[in-house]
Amino acid sequence: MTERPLRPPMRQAILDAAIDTLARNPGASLSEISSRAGVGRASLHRHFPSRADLIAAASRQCMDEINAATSAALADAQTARDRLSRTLEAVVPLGDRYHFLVSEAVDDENVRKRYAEELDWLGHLVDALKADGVIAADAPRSWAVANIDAQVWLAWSEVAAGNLAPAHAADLALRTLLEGLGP
Amino acid sequence: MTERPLRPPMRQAILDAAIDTLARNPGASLSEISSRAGVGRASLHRHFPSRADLIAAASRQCMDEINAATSAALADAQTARDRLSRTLEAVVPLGDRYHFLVSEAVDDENVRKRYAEELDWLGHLVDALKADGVIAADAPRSWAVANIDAQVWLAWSEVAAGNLAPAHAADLALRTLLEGLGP
DNA sequence: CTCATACGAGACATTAGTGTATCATCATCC
DNA sequence: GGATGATGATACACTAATGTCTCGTATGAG
Repeated sequence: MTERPLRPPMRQAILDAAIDTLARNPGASLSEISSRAGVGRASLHRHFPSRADLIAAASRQCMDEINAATSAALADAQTARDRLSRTLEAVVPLGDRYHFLVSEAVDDENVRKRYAEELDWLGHLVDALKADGVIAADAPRSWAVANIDAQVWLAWSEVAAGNLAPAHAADLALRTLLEGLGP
Repeated sequence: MTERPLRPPMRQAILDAAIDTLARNPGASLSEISSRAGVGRASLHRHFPSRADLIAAASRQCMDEINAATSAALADAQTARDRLSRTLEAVVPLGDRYHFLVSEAVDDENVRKRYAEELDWLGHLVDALKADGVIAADAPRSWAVANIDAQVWLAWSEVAAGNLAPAHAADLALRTLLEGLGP
């Protein structure tokens, strides 16, 4: 029995509702978000004074979750192929978080910087995959990176739609990438 | 020399501006659209009384363009693989049109019906590709269809971003699909 | 040339979303 | 039990977008 507060932390509930709602509909109103979170709109404004504040905080939340999941998954990955595989397994279940970052144009400088680092990391992974002969040397880097992004979102969508099991989806995404971009 | 009117038909200019603007930013205002079309906002309302009317008309326009391009491209396609290849070549340059249909939630019943038919056609193409052994028999149908959709949008994005030439992009998309979903 | 039509510009009312402030209520802490 | 603090509900002002209307102007047809 951990000593968690009896009332669920409201801030977290609002952030979760915001990510969930805005990932589906970037134009959703604050009323929609607050009611989905089960709180009044005034309380939302107490924790996040403006809409921009809420979106920035939600972006940081998404970034933190994704970083935590990937760094844990990458702990014992040896080859570049392993890193790709582990990354997909870790990120596909967070596909809504990931999509939120892509769809919301964040004006928070810090978030933008961390997102750019993430993309850069993916680019290096692609380079390593090429060096290992896992994907074709003549595949344009931007094409490979864009495909990884797309397969993550695709796999998550299929899971969310109930068409595939999470593990199966990540597997299909990995296979599609390895074969589709392969030499 | 066809007997085209000297002034470009305004209705068409508005539709083009709407598709172009809304594909990039679904929340764009009617002012943005009308000024991009080079017309007054009042004129926009003369042709399309409400925002919903404009979006419905733009959706029909996109559907018509895509249908025209694909039916022409499919005229002499023999195998299922040919049909996929021709479809990609025809639709990738219309990627913004395609994306508009996906991103705007159209409430026009007619448009929704035609879009469903389009998806259904893709499903049958996937079945034919499986029967021909071009793609794996155990690839989930929804996965294959979603991948075709995604590769079209991906290829167009890369072209629009200036990263790839149109022909190259369509080729990469075809290759990624055939190998990625292959047996 | 004259008329009809369509246009751009601008004024206007209406609506939806946002952000602030107030107040009563309820749980928690002392 | 009483004080403190967070919450929900509500009211309010402000803004942006939407849709309607009018008017002066230009363009093309007759």
